[in-house]
Amino acid sequence: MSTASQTMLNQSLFEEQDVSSQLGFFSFPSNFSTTLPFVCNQPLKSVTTLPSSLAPDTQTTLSESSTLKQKEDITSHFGQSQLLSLQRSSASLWGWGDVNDCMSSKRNGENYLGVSAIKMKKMKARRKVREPRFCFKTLSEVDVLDDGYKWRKYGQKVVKNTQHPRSYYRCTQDNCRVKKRVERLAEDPRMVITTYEGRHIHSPSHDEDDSQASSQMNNFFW
DNA sequence: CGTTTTTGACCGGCGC
DNA sequence: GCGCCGGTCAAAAACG
Repeated sequence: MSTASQTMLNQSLFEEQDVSSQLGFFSFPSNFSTTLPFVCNQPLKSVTTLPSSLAPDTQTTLSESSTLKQKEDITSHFGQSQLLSLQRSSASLWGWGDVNDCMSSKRNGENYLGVSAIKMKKMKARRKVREPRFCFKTLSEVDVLDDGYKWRKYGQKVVKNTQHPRSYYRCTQDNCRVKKRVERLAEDPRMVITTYEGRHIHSPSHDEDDSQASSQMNNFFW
């Protein structure tokens, strides 16, 4: 990979990120208390929250310019303890720059044009992109929060030292590779951790019957 | 009968 | 190199 890619990497790691376009429109159950989104497996940069003191119809938008200040505010407001990140997941899996090396090292022989090679190429190509990731935790009875997008479950895994499985979802929209995973916090099973990865290439496709439901929900724009 | 979920297999990265 | 672990695949089952 070239230095241009490295530049991109650095930008994606260290620039403020506007996660509002990724989160879109969220509908939380009326009994949710606090959510605390933060960039996952990256330096803690983009942080915002929904203080429970906000009126239910308040719209909160996370802007690029205000996140650092917000972080300070939130840190002082909620205390540092709640800003612990989920570094325990394997961030190092998503390294850059070694895709071509991997491919060329396997190029000696038959599998360069073989079907398996193509398949491998696909997987590698998918892995090379380090999509923006962020996660947050929510006090919620239900595991999967309604975020306006349609998801298809493609896997479930029991991760070590946890009793609750982690579920893997992919956006059902064609050509949209956004993924999310949902798990319950080991230390507090009442908390749901939702991790998003990637950016939607489309707008949320809410079913058109949400006129009733919104009266029971607290709706937010991120 | 098309779509989604389930679930064991498989794969690659990482630590030892 | 080997085993563990997290993430994904894909066939079968379940669902509506």
